[in-house]
Amino acid sequence: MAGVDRSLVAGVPVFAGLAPEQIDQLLQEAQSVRYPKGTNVFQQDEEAHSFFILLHGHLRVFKLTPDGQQVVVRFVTPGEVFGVAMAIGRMTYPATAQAVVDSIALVWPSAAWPRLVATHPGLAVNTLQTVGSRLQDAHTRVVELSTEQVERRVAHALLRLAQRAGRKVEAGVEIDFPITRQDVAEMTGTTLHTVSRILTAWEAQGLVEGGRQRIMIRDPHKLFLLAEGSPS
Amino acid sequence: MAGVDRSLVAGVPVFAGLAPEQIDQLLQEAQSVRYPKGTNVFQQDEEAHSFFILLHGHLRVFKLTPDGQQVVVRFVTPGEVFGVAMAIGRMTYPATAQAVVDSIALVWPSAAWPRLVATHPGLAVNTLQTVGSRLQDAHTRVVELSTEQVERRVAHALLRLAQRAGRKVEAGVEIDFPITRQDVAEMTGTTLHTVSRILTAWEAQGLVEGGRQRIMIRDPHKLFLLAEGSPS
DNA sequence: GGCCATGTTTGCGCCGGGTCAAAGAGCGCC
DNA sequence: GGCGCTCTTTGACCCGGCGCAAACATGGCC
Repeated sequence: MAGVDRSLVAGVPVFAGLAPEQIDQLLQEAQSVRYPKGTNVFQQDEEAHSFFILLHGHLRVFKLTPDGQQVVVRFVTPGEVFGVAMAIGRMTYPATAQAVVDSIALVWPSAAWPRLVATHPGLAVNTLQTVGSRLQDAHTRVVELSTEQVERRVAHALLRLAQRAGRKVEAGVEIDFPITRQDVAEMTGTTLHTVSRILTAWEAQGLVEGGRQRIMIRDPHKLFLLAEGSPS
Repeated sequence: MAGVDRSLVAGVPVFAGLAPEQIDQLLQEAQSVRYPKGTNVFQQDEEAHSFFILLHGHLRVFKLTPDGQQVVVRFVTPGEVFGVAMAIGRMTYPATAQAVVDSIALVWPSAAWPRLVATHPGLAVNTLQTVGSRLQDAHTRVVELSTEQVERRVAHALLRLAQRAGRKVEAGVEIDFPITRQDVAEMTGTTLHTVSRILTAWEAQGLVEGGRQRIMIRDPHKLFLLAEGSPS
């Protein structure tokens, strides 16, 4: 589709090492689609018709358990590919992706994937690295859930959020999109009550600063020490 | 290296769709190496010099936390690739792989990977699917650790073990390699004490049968119901 | 065949954090 | 500009499962 400029995807890792003409060619097959805040880009168990690159906004990717609990898998930030279910051999999406703010993504039909990787071998190699680093992240979470207490898990989660979606402001680093205590609970395997108690305590120590759907880290270094288990 | 017959890797998914001549060509670059029980195939944080396919035996892959706790990432069974750190863009291994019984693996130098995928594009695609399915597994574990109680996590872990490494015997399905209560604890984020108590209780109900480094599932269906949360 | 190392069982006490309940606070919408 | 929904805070209670401790079983090895 016309109108998608190459500069939009200049720094996207999945396109690393591909020639400009190749990138243009890939972009021609994509559509740019808007997803208003609150809408789902795709839903768990739905047929994996498309794969995506986020251009603008933020997505919350979560799994729903049979008894209705949600577990946040990750947040997608601009420049990331997502919804690559087909590429990893799945017919359906393993989770739901929901826009937490108005978002825009490039959309390719999944059916085009085999042809695209055949034409651009670098694509499979780059995607392999992307999926690989997500595997690392997932294993890190497994280790944390298995061995750390709640407070340290929350600290780790916030530090990771700050790194990937932090905006530097005067007084510290602020998470760049609306995020609830419930979200943090669903990232760390605990309850919103416990998260609230922990954040309140940290706020009293000047470690973080809260607000409705807002978290700002005032002292990243101290939070890091806490995450690594140095006695409070 | 001579002496590695194609029939050894007939059903290995990573080679799916490759022509027999291509497979022969890949095998020529590999060495077959023995790893006696208890030895490490590679170690966490060590430079990722090689990648592997397990031909015979079983490996226990685990991560070591800074405070010395181990978390079992998975068990490798014959036919699986492992140690593909380089392919997913890491210079070092993220975990340790240890032979739980005498094992044999095919070994390629990591340095050969870029050339191999360039020559055999199907390799990257297949590896992507393999890594993708591991990502699924890891996310499943995150969901379980986040939302389920210990007993159900242990049930899920045993069912997965039985599926991937179960040997049918007269009275049920037996895990096909020596596995300790401690191992199960490290797979499920609990302690060996709790695992022991759970297994003892299940044994009293005729669900499983234990022994030193031995677990046999007598009633997979009942165990499945328990794993899915049906009231005991 | 007996010793020793490694793995397993079991009891007891305690506490991190989940559950239940209810009262505030901020924001969007009409 | 006020009403109501959503998000957050805080309290009180309680229990699953972890930590500690000690006895017991099993198989490998000399």
